[in-house]
Amino acid sequence: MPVNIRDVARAVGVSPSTVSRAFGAPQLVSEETRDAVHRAAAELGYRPNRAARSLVTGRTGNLGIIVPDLANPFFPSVLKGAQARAREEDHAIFLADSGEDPEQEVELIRAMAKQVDGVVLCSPRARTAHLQELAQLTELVLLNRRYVGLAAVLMDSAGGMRQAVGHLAGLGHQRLAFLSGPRTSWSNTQRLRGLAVAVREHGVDVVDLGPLAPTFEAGHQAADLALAAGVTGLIAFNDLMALGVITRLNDRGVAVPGELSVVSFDDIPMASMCTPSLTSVAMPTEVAGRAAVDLLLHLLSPAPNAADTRSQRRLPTRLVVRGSTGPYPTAARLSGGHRTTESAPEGNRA
Amino acid sequence: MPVNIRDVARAVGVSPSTVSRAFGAPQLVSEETRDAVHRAAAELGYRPNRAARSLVTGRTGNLGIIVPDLANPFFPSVLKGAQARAREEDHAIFLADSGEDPEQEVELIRAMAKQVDGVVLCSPRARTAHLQELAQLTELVLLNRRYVGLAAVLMDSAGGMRQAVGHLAGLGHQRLAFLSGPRTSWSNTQRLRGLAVAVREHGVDVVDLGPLAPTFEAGHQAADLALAAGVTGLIAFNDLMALGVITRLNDRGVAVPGELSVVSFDDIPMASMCTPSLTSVAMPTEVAGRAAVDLLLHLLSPAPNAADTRSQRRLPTRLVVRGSTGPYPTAARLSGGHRTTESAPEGNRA
DNA sequence: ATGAAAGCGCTAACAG
DNA sequence: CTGTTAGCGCTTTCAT
Repeated sequence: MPVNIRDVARAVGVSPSTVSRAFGAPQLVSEETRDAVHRAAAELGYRPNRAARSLVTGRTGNLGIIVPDLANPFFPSVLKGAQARAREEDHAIFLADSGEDPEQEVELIRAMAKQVDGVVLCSPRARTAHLQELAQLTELVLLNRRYVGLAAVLMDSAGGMRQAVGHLAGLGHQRLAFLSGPRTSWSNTQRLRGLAVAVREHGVDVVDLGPLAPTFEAGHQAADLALAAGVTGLIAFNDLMALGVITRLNDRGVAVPGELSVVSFDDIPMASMCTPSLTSVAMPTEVAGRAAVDLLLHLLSPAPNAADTRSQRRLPTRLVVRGSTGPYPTAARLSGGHRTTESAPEGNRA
Repeated sequence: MPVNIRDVARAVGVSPSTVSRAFGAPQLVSEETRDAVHRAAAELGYRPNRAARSLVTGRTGNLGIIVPDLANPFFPSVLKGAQARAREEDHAIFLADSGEDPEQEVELIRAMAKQVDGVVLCSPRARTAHLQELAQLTELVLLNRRYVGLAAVLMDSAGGMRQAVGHLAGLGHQRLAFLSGPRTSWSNTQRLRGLAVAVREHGVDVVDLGPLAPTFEAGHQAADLALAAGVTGLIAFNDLMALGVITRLNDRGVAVPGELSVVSFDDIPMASMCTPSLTSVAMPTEVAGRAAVDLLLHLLSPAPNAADTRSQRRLPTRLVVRGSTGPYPTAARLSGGHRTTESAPEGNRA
């Protein structure tokens, strides 16, 4: 049942080389033999064995992608883009979940290095020394982290942060809280960087309530801190945290938006479904996935036009404002921590 | 830099065969040479080339997994489980997204067949004839679909449906709506089957408002249909639809639960974050992923204890009831379609 | 316990 | 344009 190149060669009455060429370099074969080969191959259900091919060509046609946690909706989205782009170029994807463990990241890449042409490493938690080592093993593209000399696809968190602060400031908020994420996260650092700039630009006050885990639960707890801090605007590290915050605020009867305006990062689809009025800084996750694979493929190819092969790509983010943005900041009276006049989700009709 | 088996052999002063055995069949090598080999291998950073190995052994150590759509939160969760189990057994995962396209499912499996030992096909959309053909190409395990003669991991949707109906009936609801999913979905068929049984068991009325796409938008639209149908309880094909329904109902000022009770399927984490009171039938997605890989590995192994190798595994579902289940059915007054006395998320004070 | 030889399926010179 | 030869890195008889 397993049909190989010789079976096809025999069927057509040519040598294996010819069959090989008919697939890999059609222009080197006369049209009629080529057709005959293809026909016979289709007949027999023959497909070149890529593992065998890789043995001699040194190229596998596979790409690896490593994510810290598939349960974080951010990554499946990146994955979707990466996978799509890879398929367009007829490459397969090796997937691994590092479970947020830096050691695993290293081990996983070591393990798959021989089976892939390159790896996209998403939001790496590994230490820089390791990153460098890994880059020796295989072509490497970082997603969501920058490191000198390594190719990377970045999203403009800092810019997004400035938009977020600008938006809140424009609404009249003077006192904001930021719920920062994991300290080891590069993108968190970027958000903080943007925050520092924005604070100067807009002359607002900001208190950092983090670092916190990028989870619903952490947001839930942080809501109380924010209330106690007496802020009127809040920016969360990601949607999950924002959802936690909003849920908690609802429970405490605090109107959102109204008494407190919340802006988050990522803008994963489910988040806006849950909270249709959620304003957030959209991260182009799927595009980033595509871009990362694209970059990887560029690095692997002979690179004809070497000029445009910049090995770093920075993607823009954009603020998505949904629903009503709430009345205006009503500061002070908050810290009591009880509900006020509910500003119901929508107006009424009929 | 690429170090192969001969480099190690040379370094230790033995033949390649010995090195090979030191890794693949340690008991055939004297303890001292084995250690020497391992030490040298570690030193040089040698790792057996699995592609080369597969060429001669016929086993790749890779598994494939195909999902219809990574953007559907159901699948990353399955993936997470599958990936984890595969790694435990030192296998790598090939991932592909078929984009809900049956043709792609077939093509993707054909393409990866040679590079994997087996494939987990999630919620296949392909026609049965194709499934059979695919099973010839590689060891195949179906997830969320049953087909004679093929190994499968199933989740008890029918049982879940009976629990859901039982729950609503217990609350006093007599008239229910089901928002059914894609007609080609096996699990939707199962839900319908369970529904038929439950209707008899509990003597309730049910109207099927589907088939609908398993999306937020479809649920959003279906909410109006449900209201028009004058039901007091509603069961959605999945969480996404339920969220759509609830959002729409909120917009129309219909209290949930209260005027309308909603139960959904899947119970993906984000859904309950969004709507903390959501009651739903939890699908053991991650467990299913593990189980599928497990089954695959069983089928591939020499199978010492052939007795327990049942090639079909059916996983239980369970109803997760959250928050208050609402007062009691208040039927009739609904169909007007405007808001009623708002039962705001919470009471008020101050 | 170890080595020599053959070959997995394929491609890449090198002839012709 | 096509066939012949060699060998990618590894495992596996078959000897020893």
